Amino acid sequence: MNLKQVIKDDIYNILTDHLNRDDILVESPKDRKMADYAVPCFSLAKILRKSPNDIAQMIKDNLDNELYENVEVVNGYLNIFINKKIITEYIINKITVDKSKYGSNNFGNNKTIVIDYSSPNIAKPFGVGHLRTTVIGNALKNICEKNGYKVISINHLGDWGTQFGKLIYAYKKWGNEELVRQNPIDELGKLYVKFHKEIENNPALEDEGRKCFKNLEDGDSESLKLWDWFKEESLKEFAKTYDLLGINKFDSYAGEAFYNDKMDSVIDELDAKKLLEFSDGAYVVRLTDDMPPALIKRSDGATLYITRDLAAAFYRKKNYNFDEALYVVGNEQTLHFTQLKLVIEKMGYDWSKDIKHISFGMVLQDGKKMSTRHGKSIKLHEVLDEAIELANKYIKDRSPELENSDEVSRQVGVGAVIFNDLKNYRTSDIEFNLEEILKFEGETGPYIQYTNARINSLLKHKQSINIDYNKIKINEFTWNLVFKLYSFPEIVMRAKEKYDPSEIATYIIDLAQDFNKFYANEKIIDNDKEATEFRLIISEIVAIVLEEGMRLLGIEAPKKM
RNA sequence: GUCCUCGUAGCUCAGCUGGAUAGAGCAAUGCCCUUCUAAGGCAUCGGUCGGGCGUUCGAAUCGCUCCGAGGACGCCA
Repeated sequence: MNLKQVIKDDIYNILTDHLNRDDILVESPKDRKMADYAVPCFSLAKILRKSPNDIAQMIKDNLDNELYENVEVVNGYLNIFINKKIITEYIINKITVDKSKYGSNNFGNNKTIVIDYSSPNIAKPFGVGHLRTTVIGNALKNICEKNGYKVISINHLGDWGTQFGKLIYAYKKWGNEELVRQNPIDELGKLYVKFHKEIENNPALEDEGRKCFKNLEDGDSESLKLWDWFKEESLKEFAKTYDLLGINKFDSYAGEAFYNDKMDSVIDELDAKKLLEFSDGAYVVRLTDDMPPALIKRSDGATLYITRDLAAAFYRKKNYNFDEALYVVGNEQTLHFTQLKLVIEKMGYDWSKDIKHISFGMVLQDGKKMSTRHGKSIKLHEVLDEAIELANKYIKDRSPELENSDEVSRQVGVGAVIFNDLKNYRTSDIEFNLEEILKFEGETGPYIQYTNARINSLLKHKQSINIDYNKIKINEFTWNLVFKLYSFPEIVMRAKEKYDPSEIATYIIDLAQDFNKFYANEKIIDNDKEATEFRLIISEIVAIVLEEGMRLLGIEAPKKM
């Protein structure tokens, strides 16, 4: 049931003359006290050559549908109040039957979407900068599945490239095997930073790094051995972080190195299609006039980022036959993905349009980009540890009798960090603010979890009593909840269309706020058994949607906290 | 310099395809646990929606322009 559509159809049937269905706007007013739905009649006034008020009045006089409880004409608007009883009964039945499936749709028709996200760099600490791609990608995976798509999650590990030349060089020159064995990621991170510090005095090092990478790419066994070792240690470390975050296993961990033997065919094809051009010793593909060319091969013959991404795109198209390929990567790489699409388009493949760069703003520190090169990035596990510790403090303080307090602390602390990152998904940058992340009040993950836990403790009182809806009074607080729950499926669709988890995040915050108002203003459990049962059912379906919303975002929902 | 993104309350941000007095959270101040989890609720304070011009019955939203912030711009990823 789509109420907006029903309203549109009803009005269309009244105003058949000279009108397109799309001329009729049905919107949600800002203030729900004005109406549940509002139809502005200003644009209709022009078409029908009557005043907006007259049109609204005319519609009102002819509307006849039990779904409308009341219709008002105000300032050129037609304000419609929906029949509370019908919708309440409908939504209760719907959600109690569908449970967590509520809001799912089959829009995707089982088509395949591959999502490339997280993709941390080997031998570098998992920094807070990588949190965004990880949690946004994870949420998008869930959201796409909820919309009926088949999703392939790919962790495109940053395990190849000049950075490894630099690292191998630095390790050979300053590295200490014992230290690296004890504390691999930190030590390697230090070496990487040291390398970039030394470059300032000795720019020739840049070339040494490149040389080492070329060596690696040519199969030098000592370099490969080091690379293997670095990679193995890194993966162990990453696994810990993913576990902590509660991120499921990826369908593929094919990183950049995986495409080593798959680049030649792409380069050959570019050549055969006369797209490859020799320029300053390097091979490039010229794109548009106002864009730098795509560098396919360096003058020393080594490959580049886009070469590997091209090979990856072809591999994925061939193996997964995707309908869409999403890349959840920061917006500073916009040019790279524009080039990637253009090269594929120039090669004559129309599926280049299915490649979508899902960009997001950077995490800034003091208004500037964080840089692993200068050792400025903040480690993710440190932030998570602090959040978990704080959650633990809350629990010790307020629910000292809680049994699995360690597990709940983890869920709440991590939930706070994830929600903080997802609530404001915009392409603009965000300033890293630990204080903000460690706030568990207001529009936060713990607020939603707390609301949910509260409902779960209420539900102990639930019995199985049949409700006669004719006897139930539906007040403002209840109706707000029901109407909000009604809109969840629409939100799920919009989150997919916009590739935007924050649609879900802001929705469940609103829902939790509405519930807390309901909770504060009504005694849920009282002597009237039937009314009590009704309020408990409302609470229960709110919890179902809250939990499902949290699941979509990758946030766990403890039953007690 | 060229291109991209952005500029809404002291801070962090919502604001759907232009629509009715611009909304939350945090911070500040004052209330509410002899009622179900106070990680909660209520109230007050707080805005010339960066400036200007234009399109429109109507602009935070669209267009132009200026100012400001950040990013990208051939051998990093």
